[in-house]
Amino acid sequence: MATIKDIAKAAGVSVTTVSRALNGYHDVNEKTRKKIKEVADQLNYSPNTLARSLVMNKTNTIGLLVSELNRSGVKDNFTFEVMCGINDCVGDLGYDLILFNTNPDKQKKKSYTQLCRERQVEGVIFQGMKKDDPYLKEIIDSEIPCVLVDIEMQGENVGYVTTDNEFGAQMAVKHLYNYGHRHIAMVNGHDQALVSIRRLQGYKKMLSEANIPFNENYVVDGGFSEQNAEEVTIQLLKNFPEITAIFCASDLMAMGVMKAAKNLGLNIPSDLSVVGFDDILLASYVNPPLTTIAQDKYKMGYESANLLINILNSKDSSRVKVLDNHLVIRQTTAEKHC
Amino acid sequence: MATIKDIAKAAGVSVTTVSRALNGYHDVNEKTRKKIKEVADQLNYSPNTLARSLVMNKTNTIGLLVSELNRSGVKDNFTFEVMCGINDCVGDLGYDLILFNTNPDKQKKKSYTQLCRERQVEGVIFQGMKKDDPYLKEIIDSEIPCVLVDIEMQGENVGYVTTDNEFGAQMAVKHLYNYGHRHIAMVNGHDQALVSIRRLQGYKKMLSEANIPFNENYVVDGGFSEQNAEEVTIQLLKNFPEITAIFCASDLMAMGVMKAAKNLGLNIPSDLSVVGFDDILLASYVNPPLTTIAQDKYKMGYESANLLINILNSKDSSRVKVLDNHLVIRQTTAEKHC
DNA sequence: TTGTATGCGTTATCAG
DNA sequence: CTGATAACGCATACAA
Repeated sequence: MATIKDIAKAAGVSVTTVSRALNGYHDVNEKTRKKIKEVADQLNYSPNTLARSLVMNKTNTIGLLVSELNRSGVKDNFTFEVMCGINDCVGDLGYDLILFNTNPDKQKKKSYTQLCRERQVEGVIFQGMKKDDPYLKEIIDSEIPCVLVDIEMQGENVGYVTTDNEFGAQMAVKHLYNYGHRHIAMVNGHDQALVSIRRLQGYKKMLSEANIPFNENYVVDGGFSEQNAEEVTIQLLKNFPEITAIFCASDLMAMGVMKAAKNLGLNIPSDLSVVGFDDILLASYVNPPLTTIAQDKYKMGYESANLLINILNSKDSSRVKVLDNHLVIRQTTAEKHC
Repeated sequence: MATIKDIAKAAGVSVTTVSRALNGYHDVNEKTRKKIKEVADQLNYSPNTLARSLVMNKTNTIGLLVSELNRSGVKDNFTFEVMCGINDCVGDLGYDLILFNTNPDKQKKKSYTQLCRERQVEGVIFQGMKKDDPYLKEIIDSEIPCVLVDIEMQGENVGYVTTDNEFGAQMAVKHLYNYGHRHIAMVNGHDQALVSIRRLQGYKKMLSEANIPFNENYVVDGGFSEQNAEEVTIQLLKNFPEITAIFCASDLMAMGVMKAAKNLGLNIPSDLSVVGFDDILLASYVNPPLTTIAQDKYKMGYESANLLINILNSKDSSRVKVLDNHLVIRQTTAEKHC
């Protein structure tokens, strides 16, 4: 618990000199500095960043706001991979991360701005936010630099990172089309997710390019839940037995679709082809292994942090980063048999 | 960026009164308080926790130190589930979490104590630490309250949370024994992991109870890596074809073992029975679904945080929490055929 | 019930 | 090259 005051006393100099010596200023005598460093070592000194931040008005801290970082969020490792990327990048660039603990209840009591200002974070990264999150509209008005993962919103201090969801969806549908499928359904997430909207656009666009009329009954929402997807798919396939292929807005839901197929006695891929989205770890382990659109989740995290720190340093870079994704063909898709 | 000073000026009172009014002290006139709260609202005031922490010498912050919270750590969701539990508990109890970003390189430059004191955390939770981590020996000497996940170390301010690894291993081996297996091998992690040591003890203990002589050649290390486990298992099974069952110290390694079996043309479970440890998400999705010892990872996190905060409040509770685990029988184990 | 003065640990300004 | 002093935003002992 030694402070620079203690060091000053022990070394027989003023606190000013101690501060400057320890911070590597050049206007301090080398002999004095050496002496001070010795004393500091001896007293096992470590600077108090609270005090430093207070006076410098800079905390070197970034807030991380993750939806569902709780019991319900452990279904897949998407969020975790993003976090790993964020953590690596902020570490590389000398920042620390503070994990904001929040939920709908707490959000009512404390505004976004309050949350951030209390902890004096320099910027914020959002992951897993829904379009109807009450904090969302505050973000753009606030002065606090912010980067959103998978929410397209930008402003002076606000940017986002996402993958090319529309194009990814097109690739998925095209892959099915190339295999001869013409009755292609889609199991989407929900309309509060931006990625769902974009992936639906891609689905429609590809159908249109292929001159297949869009049938709104072929699109159902699975709420990004495996079980939910299973249920709606069973209904879907019962209602429209002509469907031979399904594009899913997430791998988790694709797994629900696979269960539904099993339930109905349909073989994958010979009776039904399935394409997912994300390429979560499970995708290559399910049986049969899932064909999917892979996105680099770690990179999404890394680039989010990178973008935020660029904004902090007001580098006049773009406020948007769209990452590539690509089709990974495994064994849930096959030629349509006649 | 309004401060209590601004409020004081606008409300025509002193900063002391503002401070007390906002903090709910009872020695302030209700009328004054109301006025002050109005002004505070109007100025969109939020308290600066840095300043508060500095003067109160209490940060309400817990440091989280996670090994491999980086690109290499995304293989399974064990760590993530633990983190979710930690996050939920600290949130419930009014703390915030700061994610320490560290690695072997940074550890050389900055000691454990320095890291903690700089950010003035009140306590620390360690997850995924190895026995040879240079920080480990510092922990016990340091004054900083600390809880370790899966490292058995305790002291005045140090506790740990783990599951009953020895007993879990016994259950696993007993299950194999009950199915008639007598040549039971073990694919362990590495000797720098405490859980490996305990699980090996359980393995030996059960063999001993069953009057099966311990054969050290039957135990190999897979380093907690799927690929590594696959390689060592191929060698193991080539050298000792009489082996009919393998107990693995992690599910990930069990999956490596399953690949090895496939590689050697062995059918699971009819030719080789396999039991894992952890019950990660993948366990129920691999083919065939993996029999394993399940541990409640979320709870491990939650209890770790809970224990730490108990220590902070110097509740004279135990410094140790050992959670139960249980056998989940799926389809990788079967009666030994004759 | 309210205000004055002081200090938390640090950096910044400016004079010597 | 060095030191005295103020300031960051807040809480508190003590005086009024």
